[in-house]
Amino acid sequence: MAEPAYQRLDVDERRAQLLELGARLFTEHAYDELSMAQIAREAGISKALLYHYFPSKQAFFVATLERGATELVALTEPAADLPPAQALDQTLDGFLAWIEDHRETYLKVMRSSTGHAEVRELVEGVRAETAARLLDGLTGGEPPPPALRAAVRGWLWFMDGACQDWLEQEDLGRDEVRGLLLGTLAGAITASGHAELLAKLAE
Amino acid sequence: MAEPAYQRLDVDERRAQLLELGARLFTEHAYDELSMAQIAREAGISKALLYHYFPSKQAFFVATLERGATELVALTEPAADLPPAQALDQTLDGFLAWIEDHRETYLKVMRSSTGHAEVRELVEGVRAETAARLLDGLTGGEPPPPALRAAVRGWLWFMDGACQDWLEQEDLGRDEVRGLLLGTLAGAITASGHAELLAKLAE
DNA sequence: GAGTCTTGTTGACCGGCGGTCGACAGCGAC
DNA sequence: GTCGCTGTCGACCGCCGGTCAACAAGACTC
Repeated sequence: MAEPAYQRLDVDERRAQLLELGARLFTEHAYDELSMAQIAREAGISKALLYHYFPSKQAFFVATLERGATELVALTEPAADLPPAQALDQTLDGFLAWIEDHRETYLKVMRSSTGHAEVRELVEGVRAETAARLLDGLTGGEPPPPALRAAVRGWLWFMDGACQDWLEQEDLGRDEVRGLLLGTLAGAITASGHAELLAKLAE
Repeated sequence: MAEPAYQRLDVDERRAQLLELGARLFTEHAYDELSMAQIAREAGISKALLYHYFPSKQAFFVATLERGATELVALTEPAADLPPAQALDQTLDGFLAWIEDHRETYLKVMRSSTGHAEVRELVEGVRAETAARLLDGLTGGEPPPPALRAAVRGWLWFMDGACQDWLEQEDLGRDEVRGLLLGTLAGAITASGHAELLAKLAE
């Protein structure tokens, strides 16, 4: 006989398994389409165990995204003290590369039919951090003028819009997208009335 | 005695009352924070009656947004056969005016659009229609080159990002935002490698 | 005013959801 | 072998979105 009724796993192993499964399921189905019971069944465990590892469905969902988010933030974090132009280059390269490697995840997050505040805050958080970095590089730490701030924030939205088009239509090269993004940033800064700052991005 | 157990209302009246209440509640609380039972209680009716008027919670939610959406689409629809430059002017003016008048609704939609497929489709629908109109004006009906299409689609995102910044920070004038939007569109078109089309927007 | 018809309205009900809890069982220590 | 730690489970809870047959408000007849 023997045949244990269930397989006992190490905490970290189990956690990792659940996160991986969750990441897969949540890119295949919308948040509301998945119940915790389904997820547990899929993982071959009981619902209670799933709740033993994650305090709520939301928390579980966010946790499945967090690895990607921290990875993305790390990838777009430029080496310290680089001049603004190179820092921007690095950030953009990191961003586009990550997106190309995680097409489905990126699109899913952008469209997330799951929507709860947490995801929005995650996305907005990344945008806010990137904007702060960019503005810092442009103004040298001074608080930015309103129009410039709006231009940069808008540009970060532009980035997501253009990237979605890129991934969905598949008729543009990464370099073209890069050029479009950089050129539009220059255009937005100019339109905000601070063309003099462009010199910093051309260094 | 007498005192009827409930007040009987005309269908249209009841429907209008529910839509108005829903619009108010949904701008005050998040979708998931409201249950249909709560909404019904608030309206002084039974949950079943709410379901008699709207087939589902999602449908009710979308219906509360739809009046605003159709209003917005109508407001941004330029008079037929206007030259591209003036059509764009009209669209932009209509858009910014509506946003200023419906601050809370706009922010609510932008923030929940990540959340529910229906809302996202509503927003994406408006964007797609606007993009098509804009591209039509630029290319004269020809299918747009990929880079230009991506630039326009990205710009529509830029618009929403910049508008959110505008509404949240309240330190910019509407004309400044208008200038930022127009200038950035020019920058994006230039960056897409189709600067020659700018002439059409300067007429 | 009694009867009747239409239809706006309701209370009771359902399956399933997210979430909880006490008890069970796999396994290393001794 | 048995004991203790803890990973694991089945059973349960309150509430949610959604359904349904039946009731009653009020206009219309005679």
